[in-house]
Amino acid sequence: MADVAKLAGVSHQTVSRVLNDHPKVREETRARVLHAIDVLGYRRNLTARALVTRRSHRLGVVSFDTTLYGPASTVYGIEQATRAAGYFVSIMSLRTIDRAGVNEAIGHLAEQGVDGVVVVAPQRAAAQALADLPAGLPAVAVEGRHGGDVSVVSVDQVEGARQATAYLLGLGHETVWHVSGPDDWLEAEGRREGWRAALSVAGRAIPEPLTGDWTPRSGYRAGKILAGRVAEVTAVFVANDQMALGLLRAFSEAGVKVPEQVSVVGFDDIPEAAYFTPALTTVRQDFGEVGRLSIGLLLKQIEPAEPFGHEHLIVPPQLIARDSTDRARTALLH
Amino acid sequence: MADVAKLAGVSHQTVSRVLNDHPKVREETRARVLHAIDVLGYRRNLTARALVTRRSHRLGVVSFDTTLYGPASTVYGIEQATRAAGYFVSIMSLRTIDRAGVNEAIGHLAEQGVDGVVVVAPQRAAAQALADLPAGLPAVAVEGRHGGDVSVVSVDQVEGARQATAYLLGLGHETVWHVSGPDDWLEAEGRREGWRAALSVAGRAIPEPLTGDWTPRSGYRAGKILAGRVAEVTAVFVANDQMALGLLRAFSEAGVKVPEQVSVVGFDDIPEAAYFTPALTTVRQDFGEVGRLSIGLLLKQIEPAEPFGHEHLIVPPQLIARDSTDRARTALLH
DNA sequence: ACTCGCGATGTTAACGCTAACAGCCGTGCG
DNA sequence: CGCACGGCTGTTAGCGTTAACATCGCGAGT
Repeated sequence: MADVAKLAGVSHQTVSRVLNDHPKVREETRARVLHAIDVLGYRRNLTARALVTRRSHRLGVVSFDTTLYGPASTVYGIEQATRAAGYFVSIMSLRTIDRAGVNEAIGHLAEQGVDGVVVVAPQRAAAQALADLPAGLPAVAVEGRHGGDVSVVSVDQVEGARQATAYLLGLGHETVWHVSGPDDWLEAEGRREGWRAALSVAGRAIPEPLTGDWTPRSGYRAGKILAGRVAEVTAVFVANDQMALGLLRAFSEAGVKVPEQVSVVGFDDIPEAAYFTPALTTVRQDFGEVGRLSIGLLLKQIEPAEPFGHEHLIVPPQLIARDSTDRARTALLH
Repeated sequence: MADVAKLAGVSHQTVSRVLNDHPKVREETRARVLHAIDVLGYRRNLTARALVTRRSHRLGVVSFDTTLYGPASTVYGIEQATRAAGYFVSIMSLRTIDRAGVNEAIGHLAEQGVDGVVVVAPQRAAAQALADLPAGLPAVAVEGRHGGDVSVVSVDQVEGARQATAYLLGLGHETVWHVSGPDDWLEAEGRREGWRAALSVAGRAIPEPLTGDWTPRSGYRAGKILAGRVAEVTAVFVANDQMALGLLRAFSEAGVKVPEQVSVVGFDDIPEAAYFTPALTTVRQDFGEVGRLSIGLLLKQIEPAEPFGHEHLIVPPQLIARDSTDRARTALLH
């Protein structure tokens, strides 16, 4: 910066002013400085800037297994929204989730000087970790649970599951079976809850849900079990598309026709879902919107224009009807 | 830090020494300092540290659409390897790839003070951008092309495609058709090349390849076309699993049996592949290894123990045989 | 003509840390 | 007994930037 100043014949402070678009710089001076910057190929040192301004313009993201479609999409949405706001992203992708691990990750990010963190915290343990944040660190939880003083953005899992279940009932199915995600995932809990609520409201029997771990393999196992009870099972709501894929495969092997004998609904709308055999009816989540909203909430804490309270924003999901759902065989028999 | 020093009754420099595991600190002093740190909940400011040491311990990653399985897995592998080495990761995920965009991203990361960058550069344009790196910035290209003075780590796409094609020929197929990825992707080019080479070596006819864009939709379109020529088509090598899914769907709709009439091989081994109907034979890439190797190469540049040259490391892929491949119908007729 | 105000620029002092050097004390050796 | 040396700690000076205040010149208002 000193070199630029010397070449332009001004003080380093004037160079700084040009760099920061300070209004009170003469047009001609500005041009001279810009020219000098260009000639020398100067790039400012944002580390030094961060030290004095106490703003790194970097946000931290803590996530879990960014190989999975949901987390990957969420992180991508967050990343895009962050850059649109003129910030950068530092990421920590955890291999296992536990309270201590999440806390440690947040601590490292805080040490690194991020201005705030987004915790993509779909598990109960991660959500709890937000209780003991470093003091004064702005934070937003994505898919976390509301409670305490943390802002939260989440897709309305309960509503999505309710829609899926109600849709199946609307097709004439007597009841709907459920393959759930792991117990410690909040999303699994929300989807189970919505499914149960829809059945309750309609006054239908609530079958014992099966539990998987989001993988196709676990869906396959559940499918094997349900295929053996095809007399009573006419509709299944599966908590994500990957498990639904496994279930479709198990059904196909067992000769159970979808949707003729059993209707299946998934959750997520992964890019592959429309090309499953049959094309999967599922519930789409708008991850881009989740990213935008969470960054919006975070920046509101970082750059508070007005006093803010902690909010809980909810993004509505959308049912995408395809070919894996149909009128129940039992309904047709009547 | 001053507060900690005061509480522990030492100078700030001694606190710094404790933090940096300097050997010449008395055990008792160290304990006193650590206690003071604990009491005050002090966290060091890595920004200030970076300013003076000229090392941020942060690496930059430039990638394209981290929603896709390949890039997402690569970035995940890089992230894990980076953390294992005691570094942090700043990420820039580009929505579109062009030389200027990649350069700009690298420039931003350099300004942010990263110690080096990994460019996940599967497109030709991205690979070219590495030609004009900011001077002195350590860099590694993943899936890029060797050339110029940049270290590269890549999966041997040519070999993977060769294996897949040779496997099909070994099953008795007269030739193998190909659904390729987009022209501007180096991976697509490599896979096309390997397929072509395997056919050449065996002295077989080389059909005109179809071109897709990695999406299931484009694979579906290719499948529709190939299903119409089922008399001549008995084996297809598809450049990725998602397109293979679309192709399987098109075949299923057209009543073409896989593998009885046509054998299909994909590429990537996405988690869903084993649960396609039929389970997809495919080529697995070890993304974790790619991540580890690229970080290794990068750190060798950042912390040079000995003079280093730019290397090109190649990770071997692995064919995973499943149920979508079988002896050719034509072979059975003989 | 003299001040006042404001636009444009310069000067100085941090930001929180580490490197480099300085100093002090006790031990061992000539 | 003096001195060198090494272990341990303290002091000082930056790293590259921005904030805050100082300065200077010029046009407007009285």
